[in-house]
Amino acid sequence: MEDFLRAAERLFAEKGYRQTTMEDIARLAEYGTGTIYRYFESKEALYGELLERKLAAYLDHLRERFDAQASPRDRLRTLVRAKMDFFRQNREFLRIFAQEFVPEATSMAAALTPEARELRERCLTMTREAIEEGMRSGEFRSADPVLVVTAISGLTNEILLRYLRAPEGEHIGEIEAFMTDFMERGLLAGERP
Amino acid sequence: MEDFLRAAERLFAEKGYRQTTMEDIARLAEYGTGTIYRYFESKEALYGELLERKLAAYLDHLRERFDAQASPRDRLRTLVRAKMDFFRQNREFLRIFAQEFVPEATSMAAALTPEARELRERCLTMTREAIEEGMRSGEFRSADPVLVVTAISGLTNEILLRYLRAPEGEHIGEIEAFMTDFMERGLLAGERP
Amino acid sequence: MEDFLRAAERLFAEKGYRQTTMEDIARLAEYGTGTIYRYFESKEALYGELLERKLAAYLDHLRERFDAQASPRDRLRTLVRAKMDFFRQNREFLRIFAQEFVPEATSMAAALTPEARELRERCLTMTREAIEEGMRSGEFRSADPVLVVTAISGLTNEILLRYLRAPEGEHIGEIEAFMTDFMERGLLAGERP
Amino acid sequence: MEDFLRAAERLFAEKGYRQTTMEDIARLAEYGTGTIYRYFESKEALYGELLERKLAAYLDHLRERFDAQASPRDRLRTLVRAKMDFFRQNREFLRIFAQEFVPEATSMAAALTPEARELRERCLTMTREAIEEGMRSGEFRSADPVLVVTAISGLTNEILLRYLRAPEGEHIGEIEAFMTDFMERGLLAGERP
DNA sequence: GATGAATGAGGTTTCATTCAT
DNA sequence: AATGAATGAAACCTCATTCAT
Repeated sequence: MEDFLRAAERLFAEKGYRQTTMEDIARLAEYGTGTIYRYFESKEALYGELLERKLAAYLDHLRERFDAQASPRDRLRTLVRAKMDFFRQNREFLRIFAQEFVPEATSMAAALTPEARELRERCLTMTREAIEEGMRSGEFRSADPVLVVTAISGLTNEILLRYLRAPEGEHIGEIEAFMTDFMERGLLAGERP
Repeated sequence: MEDFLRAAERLFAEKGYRQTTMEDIARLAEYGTGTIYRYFESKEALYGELLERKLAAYLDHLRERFDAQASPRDRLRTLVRAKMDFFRQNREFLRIFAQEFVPEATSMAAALTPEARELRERCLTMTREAIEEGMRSGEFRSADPVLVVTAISGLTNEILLRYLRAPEGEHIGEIEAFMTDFMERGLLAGERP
Repeated sequence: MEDFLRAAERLFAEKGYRQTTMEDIARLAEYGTGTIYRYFESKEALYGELLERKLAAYLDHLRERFDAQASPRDRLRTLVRAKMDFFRQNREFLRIFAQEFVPEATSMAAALTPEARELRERCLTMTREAIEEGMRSGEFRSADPVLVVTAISGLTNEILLRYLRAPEGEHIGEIEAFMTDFMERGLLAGERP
Repeated sequence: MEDFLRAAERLFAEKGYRQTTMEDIARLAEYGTGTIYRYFESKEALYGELLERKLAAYLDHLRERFDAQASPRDRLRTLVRAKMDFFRQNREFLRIFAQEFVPEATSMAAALTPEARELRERCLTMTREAIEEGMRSGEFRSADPVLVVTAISGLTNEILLRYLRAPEGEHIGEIEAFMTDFMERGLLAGERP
């Protein structure tokens, strides 16, 4: 079962949901085609299960590193670093994630399960709350928090998509520093240069 | 032929490349299925042609508004406003565009033609050159220009995806102001707050 | 389309619904497999359409010969004769019909459409009304009309199934005479022998 | 082994032969799937064995109650009552039986074993001999005995199918009385009303 | 040029049967 | 003896593409 999820993750990320066949997945997992159906009701269910598991793992990953006591700015830094770490270990998933993470979007791949929606929402909420608190405390300047979250999501997703392809470990520190810096300049209260 | 491209744009954006059938396109264009093949070799060729035309139109749109004499900061503002304008008039295309605009990405829909790749590159180059010049002139702080372009692309794409769904004209000014401000704070040289 | 219905009728009757494949039907109809789906949404829809058409034809056939003015006894005779005629010209359908004609039964083949149910009901109603009227007029002895209809249906179906296999035209007169006589003796009022 | 036959009987009757999977049967019998194959060569063999056993039980049931000394009319009455009793205790089997009992029919489920054919034949023969003797003795009027047997089979099968669904014990006496009466009126010699 | 019926390769899914444990 | 995971042939269905009209 794990075998199928692993194979599916790799192939969905590489070729997309529709272009990946159940036979592809079975072959990569080194099983017969029919075997998948002992564990998953359908291709869509397999996709759903994959998304749920990954999103749950991502949410756990974020929560583990999250420090509710920290200042909003530090929380945001932590979230960026955690996102980066997670996707360095889950490079394949990033592509799927980026597609499914536009909250209002009907994915073009397959319908998200309610559980997956819920998880996606919670991931976004962590960032949004940090931002809202920062705005209340005056540390961040005022803006529509949803707009800010959207900007940050898009920015980080795209950079990760672009740079996580690079050979392991290259510039990673710089990239993270750039993202954090860019975001903070955009967010922190104070005079514009 | 225009009819087919228009129909294809709408359907690809709505349902995705794979879920859209040639019959769907023909029906929406009010032609017979076979007729498409008088103008396009294959579904993939139709998709490629669509992308090329739209990217060319987008590039034209950017160029028309672009003022090579303006300051880098103004050029960037102009590019953001132009992007926003273009996609307000081409809402459907935005979804396709966002998917195909990650430069290194193998598209999950169909292979991009070399011409489309070229056009995509040129769009990005306009922004990159403005940024590079701004850095040289000291107006912008120093950073990897590709990283900056990627951040800006992701940020604007995601916000547009999220907000262009909104009923025509709503908040558009504010959204554009937010994007410009956020980007400029991130880019302009000077002390961080 | 007619071709497919004809082929399906023959094969469903011969081998049953489940054992008949869409490829079988296409091959017998001398078309490619996919062609069927231009005319019928699914195998089940094809089966439903077949049943509806045939039941409608059967009902028409009965109605054409039916004489509402005739005595109940004559009406019954007519119905038996009409049934026999119809199934002599629709031998293949008889097998399907016999399976689907037990009114309360969930068919084991595929779900009947509401339209088909309606038609089946109307066929049975014609007989039931003749019987009820005969009972009211005293021509027939009293009994539960539904029980009587069921008995007559089973009796005639089974005989037709058994004898319509015989080479065309053999004994047909005798068989019909037997059925009519057997039923009338069972129904007509008066002393039992 | 009995467990499997019991489970199979129930499921074949409920859902039909093809819709019932070996896994269904094993699960209901509370064994592993593979275990069935210790006792039965194949699904078809299981079906055959089930039919043979049930038909043998039915034949035994008929024979036990059968009195060769009785008058043809009483023998027929006994056979009808016996049939009714048997299927009240074997409701599930009735559906299978009704399908397989048209003697000339190629079953649509699976091929009958020669043994099963033989048993089916013997059940029919008991009725046929009673009828033939009644005709010889003049108690019954003359007709093709096979036709008569077919009529009686169809009539009783259909009524049982229709009425044995009813809650246990309801109207059973009346239904039996109706069948017996209807048949006797059809068969007994003497003036028609 | 235009059509749309026809096609068949290829996808998803089912399930009788096998076999290592 | 018993198991149940694994299998793959075969079923249903989709749809890009062709071609006779």
